[in-house]
Amino acid sequence: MKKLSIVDIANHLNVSKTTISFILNGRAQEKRIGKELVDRVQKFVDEVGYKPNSLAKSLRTGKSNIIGLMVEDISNPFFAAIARLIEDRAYKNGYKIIYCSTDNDTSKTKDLINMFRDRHVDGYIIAPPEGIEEDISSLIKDGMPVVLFDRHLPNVSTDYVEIDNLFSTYNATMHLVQQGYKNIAFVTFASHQTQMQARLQGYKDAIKASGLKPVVQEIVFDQNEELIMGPIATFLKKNKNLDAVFFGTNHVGTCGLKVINNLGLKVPGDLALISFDDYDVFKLFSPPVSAIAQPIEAIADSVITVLLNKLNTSSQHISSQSIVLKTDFNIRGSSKAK
Amino acid sequence: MKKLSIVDIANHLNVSKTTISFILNGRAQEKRIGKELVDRVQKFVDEVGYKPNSLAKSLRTGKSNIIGLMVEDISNPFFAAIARLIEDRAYKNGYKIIYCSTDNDTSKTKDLINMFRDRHVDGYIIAPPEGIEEDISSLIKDGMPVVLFDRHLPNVSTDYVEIDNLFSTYNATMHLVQQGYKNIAFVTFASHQTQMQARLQGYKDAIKASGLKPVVQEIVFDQNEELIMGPIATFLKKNKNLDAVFFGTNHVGTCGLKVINNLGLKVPGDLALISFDDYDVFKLFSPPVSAIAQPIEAIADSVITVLLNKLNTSSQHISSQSIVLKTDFNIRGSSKAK
DNA sequence: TCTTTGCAATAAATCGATTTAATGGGCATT
DNA sequence: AATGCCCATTAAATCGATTTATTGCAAAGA
Repeated sequence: MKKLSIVDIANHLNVSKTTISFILNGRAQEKRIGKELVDRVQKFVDEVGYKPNSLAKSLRTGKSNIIGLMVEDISNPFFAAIARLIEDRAYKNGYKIIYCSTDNDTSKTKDLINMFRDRHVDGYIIAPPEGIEEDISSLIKDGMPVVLFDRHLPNVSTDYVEIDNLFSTYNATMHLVQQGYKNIAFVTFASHQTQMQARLQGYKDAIKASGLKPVVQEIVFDQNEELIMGPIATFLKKNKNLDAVFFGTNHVGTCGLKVINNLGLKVPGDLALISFDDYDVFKLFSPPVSAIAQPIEAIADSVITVLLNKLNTSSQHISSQSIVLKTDFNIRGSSKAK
Repeated sequence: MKKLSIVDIANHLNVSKTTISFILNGRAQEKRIGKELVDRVQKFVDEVGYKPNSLAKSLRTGKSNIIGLMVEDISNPFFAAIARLIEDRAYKNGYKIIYCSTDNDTSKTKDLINMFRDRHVDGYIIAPPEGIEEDISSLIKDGMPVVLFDRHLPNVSTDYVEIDNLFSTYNATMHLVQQGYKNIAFVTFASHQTQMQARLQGYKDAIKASGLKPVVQEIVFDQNEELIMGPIATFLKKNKNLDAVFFGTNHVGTCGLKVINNLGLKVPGDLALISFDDYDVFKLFSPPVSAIAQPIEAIADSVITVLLNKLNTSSQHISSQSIVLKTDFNIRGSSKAK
């Protein structure tokens, strides 16, 4: 039993396919199609379970009802959670999601954008890597709805959703200072991305305001965890005077914990810890690690709301909007008793 | 600058679009198209960066080069990792992935299957929930390539990839027994899925073979972690005599660790632990938790290999194949010193 | 010279929808 | 009676590709 097409339906009911199309697209009233005929068509369509071929539909209308979602790494719990929520919201609004991981790799991301374009996605949700400004601009210039999240591109005016990175690290660093820590290091990925720069700046501002000396260690990102843990271990071994470490992302934080475990350091006895992003690992570490929790639901909600807005209002008049959300600082573990 | 179509190319070169199509699909030689013309077309196509409209192509050919991937929950690290690897492998073979989470919800899964059908995906990779037998059978009956993974459906003959669940839990349970534990509980999700049943059976077999008494606690799955932790807490409080607990999945395991942390139990002093699935949380818990690690790369590789095979050989003659992979048992933490 | 064969390229059909423009019949107006 | 208008429906064009069937021409064979 092969799939029915609109022609089959039309033939079977001795009606033109135009009429069928109008009825199925809710334009029966507008086109003044007889109520009795509408019912007859509707009944038969339901009966045989006819569904229009979405490819043909997309080809004709130019709309695919698909949203392209590009995250840094779908296996990172932060992005996985976001993706999951966006997926849910999108489905509820009749959109499907195609997603993929950029690995922060510019050329891979370019390919993926082309792939999405190719597939005629209706809108884009992107956590952009560096060096992708032109491609994003080109998308926007061509009228594609684009929403960035987690970070933005300073020279591209788009809608974006992110969190208050600078205040988050500033605040958390200050917390350490107030607890009496004097040698606080910031370990992060080497990156020019806005969110990473803001986090670093928040740390630096707090340290400066407290009259302390900043100690920053930048790690080069790599798929291979060993290559992340190595430099962290070297850094920790070289700086024995540290009494606190602030990790800039959940990934650095997780690797950092592994290093600390390997080295047999005590937390927070030898070292107090804070990580950006919250994560089961931080809750379950002994003692639990304080963390800056991103409002995942709010991020997902904002992203999808902004995008759906752009999709529904074809008006180009609305200038781009940026949403900055607050984070939660989850303080854990025994307080310092120095 | 709107997008070019094949007609634009044809007009610009004063050649028929048929010829363009043949050349672009590598059928120039077969169709004996002049080498000089081929070069001219190729050059122009490269120059303007023309890419055929994939929707139109799919509509005509019936192939979409998209694979539908349905996991239980994309935010579960196990599935996220698998998805990630499958995505990579698929891209390398010219296929894109659409994925989504079933939540083990039968009716949601039915909808998703319909959505995939609707979108004309070329093949399906599914971690099937219970009660979906008919829909899967119907897919197969219609000649769609389907590969199941993580579990299979006993009454449906499909290709599937899974691990040796029964042996894995048997083996790990035996390890506990050999270390002298006498009261070993198995905490798992209430589920009739093959992998969960096999894991349970492996535990039971080992307990029986050792002359011990099985203690099984089944938890009803829920999105809300509190509703998982509650029953685990109740269970642990009621069974103070336990000296070891075996968690049936990473999710139960993680929730279990949270409960244990909340209750202030010492591991492995008060309680020895093993969990199915490996995960950063287990490595970083103090002391680290032993875990059964699934061979994620091998699973992803097998799944995609089997599916690509089915996609490329249209022959229906090959009966379905099932692949069962071995797991690793990562023993961690101090040995029992009872 | 007339037919056959081979070659190189193309016209037209097709996939399955949406959308624009057209149709024919009934009724009211002048 | 001729014209215009409304109504309900439909024929045909369109989206952008692939694929089948066809064409015109030159060379070869009868």
